[in-house]
Amino acid sequence: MGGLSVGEAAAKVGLSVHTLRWYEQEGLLSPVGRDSAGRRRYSEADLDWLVLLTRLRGTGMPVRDMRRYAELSRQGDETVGARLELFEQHRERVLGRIADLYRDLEAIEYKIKIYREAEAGQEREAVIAR
Amino acid sequence: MGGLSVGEAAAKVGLSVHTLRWYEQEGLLSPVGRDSAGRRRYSEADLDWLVLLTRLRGTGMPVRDMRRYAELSRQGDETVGARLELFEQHRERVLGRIADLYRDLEAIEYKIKIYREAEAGQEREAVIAR
DNA sequence: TTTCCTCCTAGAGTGTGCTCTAGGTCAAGC
DNA sequence: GCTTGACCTAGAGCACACTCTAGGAGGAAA
Repeated sequence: MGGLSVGEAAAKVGLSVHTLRWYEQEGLLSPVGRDSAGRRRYSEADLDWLVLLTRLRGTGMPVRDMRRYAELSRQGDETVGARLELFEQHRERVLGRIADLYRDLEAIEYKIKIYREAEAGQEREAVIAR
Repeated sequence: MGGLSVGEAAAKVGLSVHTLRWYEQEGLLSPVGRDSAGRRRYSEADLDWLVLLTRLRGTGMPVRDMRRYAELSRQGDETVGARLELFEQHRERVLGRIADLYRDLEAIEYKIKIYREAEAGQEREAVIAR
């Protein structure tokens, strides 16, 4: 009946089957339900949670912090404050990362400018030498 | 005489002494000049190059690509086109990364909103229960 | 019923980018 | 002249996040 197999879930959330099992083992997601043969069945809630995990990983949250977040979530409503704090801190880190990327991007764009000018110069010389 | 020691250079560019020697060993920078006792002396040009490398690493360029860039640079002017291409590709990757970060940040901000509302709800209940 | 596919667990292996250790040299200050 | 501290090389070790392997079980299609 209900739920996706590990292979289907992996395809749906864009993680490997190995990674899905590893995330579970690492406590990043609560133990997934099993069918009569002991095979994992991923519910909609499991999938939603996995998608959130991929967003957190995508923004560079360490596995350690994701585990902490998962533990807090399992503990229920009284950890909402801690979870809020965790996300707000992470938000700041992500914004900082974006700012750093824009800053370092400037050095790259400067180089692109220099190399474009150098290329144009070489072409001019080639024309003159012709 | 001229040039900074490895310790001074490390302090200046914000990398460890170990990393500086490792970068050189990996071909990310041309062999640094030595004093009479065989100790490295970093020139201004070495430092500029190291700063550029930190920008590239900061934007997530793999060491492999930095090595390729260093090799191209050592080969002289005829590789300007290849270097331009390398930087333009890297620029696209960085812009893509920034876009991904903004996209995934939305999930985080949505969660922050939810948790703020949940916290406000708990406070209201506490007031009523008082 | 045989074959095939997907699944299971436990644990080993991998790629990346450093980071550290061991064992030693050298120059400078006391 | 002796100690101290920064430096040297070669190579081992480490943190992180997977990724893969071995060995086996179960179900379903031919």
